Amino acid sequence: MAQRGTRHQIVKAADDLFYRQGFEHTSFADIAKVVNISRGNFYHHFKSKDEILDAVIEARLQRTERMLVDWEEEGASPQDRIKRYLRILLTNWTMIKDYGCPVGTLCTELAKLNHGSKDEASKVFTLFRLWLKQQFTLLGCRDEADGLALHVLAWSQGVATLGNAFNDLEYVTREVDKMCAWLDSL
Amino acid sequence: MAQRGTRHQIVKAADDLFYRQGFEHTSFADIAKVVNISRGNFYHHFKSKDEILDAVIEARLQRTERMLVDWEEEGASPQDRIKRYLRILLTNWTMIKDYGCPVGTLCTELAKLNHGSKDEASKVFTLFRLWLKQQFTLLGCRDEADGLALHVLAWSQGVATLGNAFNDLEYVTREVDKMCAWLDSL
DNA sequence: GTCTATACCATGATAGAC
DNA sequence: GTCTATCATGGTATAGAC
Repeated sequence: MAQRGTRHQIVKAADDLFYRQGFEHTSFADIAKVVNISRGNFYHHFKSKDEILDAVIEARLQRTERMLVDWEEEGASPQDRIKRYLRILLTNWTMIKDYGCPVGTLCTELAKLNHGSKDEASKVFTLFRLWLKQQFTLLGCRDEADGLALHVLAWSQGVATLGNAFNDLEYVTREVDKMCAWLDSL
Repeated sequence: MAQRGTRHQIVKAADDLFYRQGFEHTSFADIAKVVNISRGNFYHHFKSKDEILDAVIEARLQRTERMLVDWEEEGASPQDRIKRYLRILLTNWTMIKDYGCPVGTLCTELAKLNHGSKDEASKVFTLFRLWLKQQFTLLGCRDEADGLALHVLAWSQGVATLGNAFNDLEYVTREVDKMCAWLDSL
C-alpha cells in the first residue's frame, strides 16, 4: 500500500515535470526532490527512467479517456462538446503559454530522441481524434468526420504552438472564437 | 580566414544537429565529430553552448529572410507565393516526419527550458508572419491580413506536428491540397 | 588556431546496510 | 521499503603545450 502510494507519487511528479521541463531535462534528482525520497529508492519502483515515462504516458492516456467520457456527459450537443475541447486552450492558458501543449510537445521531443515510446505517446492524440470524429459523426458529417477531427486537432495544436511562441492570449482568444464560429456554420 | 571557416562549420553542424536531436540533447562531442575538431577547440570560437545557439538562430533568421526574398521573386501571384510556403510541408517531408518543424520544435524546447534565447528563436515565426501578411495584403485582404497570416502559420504548424506524430504523408498531402483550395476561394 | 589533458559536476544506475 | 555510498559515463568548461 505504501509502495503503491510512493509509486503513484513518483508518476504524478514525473508527469508534471516532464510537461514543464521536458522528459530529458528532468532528472531523478528533480523528481526525488518533489516526492521527498532518495535517488536510489527509485529503482525499487522502476527499473529505469524509460519505465517512468511509460507509466506517465499510461496515466495520461487514462486521464484523457476519463476526461473525454466526462465531456461526453457534460455537453448537450456535439457542438457544445467540441467547443469544450477548444476551450482547453483558454482554461489551460497559464500552462500553455509557458510549456505548450502537453501532448504535442512530448510527441515532438520523443520523435527527436527517436525514443521507443513515441508511438505510445501519440496515442493521446488518437484518443482526441476518435472522440472528435465521433462528435462530427453525430453532427451528420459522416464521410468527413475523421478529416474534420484532424482539422480541429491540427488547428488547436498550431494555435497552442504559436500562442506559446508569441505569448499572446488575445490571439488565442480570437482563434478560439473563430473556431467556434466555424463550428456553428457547419 | 581559417577561423571563420571553422566557426562557420561549427554553426552549420550545430544547426543541423539542434534540429535533428534537439538543442539540449546535442553535445559538444556530437558537433566536434561532424566538424572533425577537438572538443577543447570549441572555446576558441564560442564561449559557451548558448553562444553557439545564438549563432545558429542568427543563421536561421538570415537564411529564412533570403528564402522569403527568393519566393517573392519566384511566384507570379501572391497565391502562388503562399502556396510555395505551404508546399514546404511536402518538399521537406522526409525531415518533418522524423524531426518536426524546425521553427516550432526549437521554440517549444527553449520555452520549456525557459531559455534566454527563446524570444530570439520565435523571430523566425515573425519573419514568416510578416511575409504572409504582405502576401494577403497584396491579395486585397488588408484588414484581415495579419489574422490570415497567423491562420496559415498555425495551420501549417499543426499539420507538421500531427504529420510527425502519426507519420502520415497522405494526411499532410490532403491538408496541403485543402489549404490551397481555401486560398483560391478567397 | 589547434591539440591534449584535465577539472568539475550531474547524470542514470547498482549494491548493500538497516 | 528506504536509505547511504558508490560507480561509470558523459556533460560543459578551462589550462596550457605546440
